[in-house]
Amino acid sequence: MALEHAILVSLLEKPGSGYELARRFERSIGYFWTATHQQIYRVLRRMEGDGMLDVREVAQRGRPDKKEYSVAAPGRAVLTAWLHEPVEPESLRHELAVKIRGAAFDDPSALISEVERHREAHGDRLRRYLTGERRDFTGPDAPRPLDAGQELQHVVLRGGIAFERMTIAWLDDVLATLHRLRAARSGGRD
Amino acid sequence: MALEHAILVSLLEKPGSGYELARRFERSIGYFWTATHQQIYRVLRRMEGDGMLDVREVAQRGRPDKKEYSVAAPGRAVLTAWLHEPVEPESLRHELAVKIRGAAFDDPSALISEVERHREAHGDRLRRYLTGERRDFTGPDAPRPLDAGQELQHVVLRGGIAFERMTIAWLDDVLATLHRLRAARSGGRD
DNA sequence: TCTTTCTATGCAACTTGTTGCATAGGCAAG
DNA sequence: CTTGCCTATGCAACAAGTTGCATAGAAAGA
Repeated sequence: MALEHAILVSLLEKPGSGYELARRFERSIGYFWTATHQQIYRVLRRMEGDGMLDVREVAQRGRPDKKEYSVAAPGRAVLTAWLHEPVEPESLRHELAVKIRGAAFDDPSALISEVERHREAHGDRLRRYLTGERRDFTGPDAPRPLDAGQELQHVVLRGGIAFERMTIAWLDDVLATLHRLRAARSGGRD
Repeated sequence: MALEHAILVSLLEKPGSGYELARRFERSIGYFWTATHQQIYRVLRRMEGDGMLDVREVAQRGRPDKKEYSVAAPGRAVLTAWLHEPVEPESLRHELAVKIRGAAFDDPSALISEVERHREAHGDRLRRYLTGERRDFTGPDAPRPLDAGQELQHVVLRGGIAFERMTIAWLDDVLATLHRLRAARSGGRD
């Protein structure tokens, strides 16, 4: 269960509420793991019940109270144990690729606008990542020198950036292919 | 439910049994979607019950009989409908990245062998993909010119290749970072 | 004042995916 | 003739993830 481990890492980086974790999973942690707030709340409760986390009720001004979670010793032990055991190299799961192969049984050019939409979304994500990189790691306001934790966060972010760049280049390849197929079909020549 | 759609695409490319599909999901379809045989058998039965698939009992020599599935008209309609509706751009899920960020709370250099193992696995996968590409698309035995279906299969494979290359380059970046952190820690200087 | 938005947490029902096990015929090696 | 491997299919139990809905305080704007 990797969500559990992602939560432990995030709470070690900074304690926070379920709501805050959910927002982190849309941002930094979201480079490599996603989760909905329902999933997060449920796992937090289970982890608290298992003694991995401590909770503290925090009263706030101008907002509802929140429960701030932090990692207890057993939680840290669970994370350490997991860090020392191997995980399987993962494979891609990409719905759009299923569609592209499926397009052979439909009109391939009907996919063009869908692929363009994905290209836009990945372009947006890349811009967000690059902004975050400048803010936290390479810009003038970034701490220097970076500590080990920041170096590791940076190399993970570089992975997210590389993934988005690769995906954008591939989607351009896909678009060129779809346009070529459309031209071949309408032009008559192969 | 994308597994359903991946199965429809695969069976349109070529009818086959659950066992054969499971093997395709370890190979070509596996570039972008994975599934275990249990999951495949269950979904096949459900799809057959829904009238999306036809089944044919095939007796074999020297092997157990098999059930060969093929796509029925309603299944094709389901696929077409799905191809015409948008899907959400997906995000990465990468356990190893969780570990890398978690390493800040443990000994980062303990991760080196794990990352090297992943690098090897991705290198193997890249070699398999490149072999398949030569065999089916770019080598002297490949059909020429390629038809639309083959062009689309090729562009999806190029995506798999690009993903593996990107991942390998990133893992090299990760390894360099881990080595740098180890040197900084043991050398005393930052 | 009313609606919308943001913060904050949660339940219930459902779907999807994983793990472990079981069965069974045929083949090949020892 | 036994052990292990490959083809082939499946059940049962469980874990993980999604979807839809509900609640509630406070702020902001119309």
